[in-house]
Amino acid sequence: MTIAKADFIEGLAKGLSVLEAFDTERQRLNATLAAHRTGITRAAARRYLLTLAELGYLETDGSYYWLSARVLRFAGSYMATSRLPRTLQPTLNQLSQQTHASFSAVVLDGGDGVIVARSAGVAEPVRHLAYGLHLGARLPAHATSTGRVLLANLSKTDFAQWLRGRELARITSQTEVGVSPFKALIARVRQDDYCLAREAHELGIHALAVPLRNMQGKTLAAINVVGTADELTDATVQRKWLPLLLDAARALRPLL
Amino acid sequence: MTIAKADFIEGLAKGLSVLEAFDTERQRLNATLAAHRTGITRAAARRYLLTLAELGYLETDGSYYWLSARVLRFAGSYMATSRLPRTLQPTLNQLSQQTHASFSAVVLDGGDGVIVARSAGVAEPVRHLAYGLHLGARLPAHATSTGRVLLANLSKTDFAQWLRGRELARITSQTEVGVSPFKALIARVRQDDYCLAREAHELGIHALAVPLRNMQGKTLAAINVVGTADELTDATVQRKWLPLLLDAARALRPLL
DNA sequence: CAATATTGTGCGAACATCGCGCAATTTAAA
DNA sequence: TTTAAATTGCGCGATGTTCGCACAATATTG
Repeated sequence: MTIAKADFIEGLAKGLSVLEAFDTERQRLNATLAAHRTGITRAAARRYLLTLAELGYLETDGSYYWLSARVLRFAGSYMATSRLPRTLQPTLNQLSQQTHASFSAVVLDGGDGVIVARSAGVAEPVRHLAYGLHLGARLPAHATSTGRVLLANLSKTDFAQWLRGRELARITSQTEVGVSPFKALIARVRQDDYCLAREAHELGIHALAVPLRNMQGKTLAAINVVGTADELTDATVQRKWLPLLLDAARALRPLL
Repeated sequence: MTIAKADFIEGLAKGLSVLEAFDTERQRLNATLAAHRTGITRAAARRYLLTLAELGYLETDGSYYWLSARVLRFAGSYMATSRLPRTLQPTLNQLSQQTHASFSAVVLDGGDGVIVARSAGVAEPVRHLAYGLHLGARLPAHATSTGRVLLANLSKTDFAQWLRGRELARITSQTEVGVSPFKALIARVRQDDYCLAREAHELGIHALAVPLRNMQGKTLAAINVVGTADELTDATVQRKWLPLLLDAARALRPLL
């Protein structure tokens, strides 16, 4: 996994870390802030910011910098070329249409889940339900239904590796942050082959996820439905939502 | 606009050009192909590909490389932090819900329009209408309703600059590719303050766009509705779609 | 209006990146 | 299968880019 030192382009790694420094929390950065967040010197941060602005990835007023729409180019190429989102999007749209709820498809990237496809239910624009669940959004894996399903489908060693020295951040009062209970929770998900997360990521919001596997049995992603606690009761989960998701997963299987 | 040579990080520019080489046409690249597409040497391309893979932006089988979901990170940050898409998304959802049609919000980036927000109508998943209109998709400005509206709202000098030495590619048989007729077309859009593009981007598909301006009168984006020629007839455009878009634009104005 | 903190940037030193060129591997032809 | 040709993998010394210090310019505070 590690490559020869001579083959690693430092400038690219630093530049991308500067670009990644613009996240949900810090949307506007100057050289000092960027240096602080990336661990490079202020002089260097300035050069990287200037370069990124020159290339069109950042906009600037001269001292502060922020992301420009140009960064969507990568997402656009990914969405156009990657089979996974292209395959899943029609199914998600259909589910939304049919139920008026919101569905997401998520893959694991590092410690986070990443939304690679999504469809919004009709209720969504009105109440600001589950805010920030847009394409490319990164969600803490341990506190989401999809993340837990994906973790449960890692090999035991990969899961142990994932857990090693990781802090299970408390997102809401209901987030499981203890290592032992969390292990038990994942074991349960592995057994059930689905996960109902109750207010783990947002209070008042439940989510139900199932894995998406290909014909070789490899788990490629997870899909979930998000709704208020009222919408996702134990009864409706068993009667309605779980069969719906499992049917969708089964129908998608030969396409993955 | 140009920065000091010493402040420009060559390695970052080359690395990003390698990452941009993965587009809709070429989804899988090896060192030789990447070198060819970016104009750098094969040895260099190999180093950049290895670095990008090491950083997680690319996946590889050892010789070929392709984009990983990691690249959605930038789009996720942009979507979370940029006011424009956050402001427009609820309105687009509402329009879709109300009319069952598909709406997009587009900004100009270089020569292309970039979709920064979008809502799919119910019909979309079934017929593969206007394929590839996803978030971050880049569309040739001269061949789309939104692109033309944005071009018409540039200053005369900026528009002249945009046009200088540019080839107006023929996308469909209906795309206007002559410079003089195109100038006239943009002048007309400037006068009308909307644009109905008839099959300019896809045969059988029309699109109607209006500009989104803030209180200072600056055009920040364009929104459009996309549909079959049957759905967007001259009559329904005038009676239904144009008033709908203009109302939405007016309502959004104080929020931009 | 000092005094202090913060930010902008030139410069020589240091080291990361360059691409040539050969070896290894794959593909094609005989 | 063997040989030849084409393509790909990658080490190495030369070259040019990036480094961050340190000072100047500007902003902030008492």
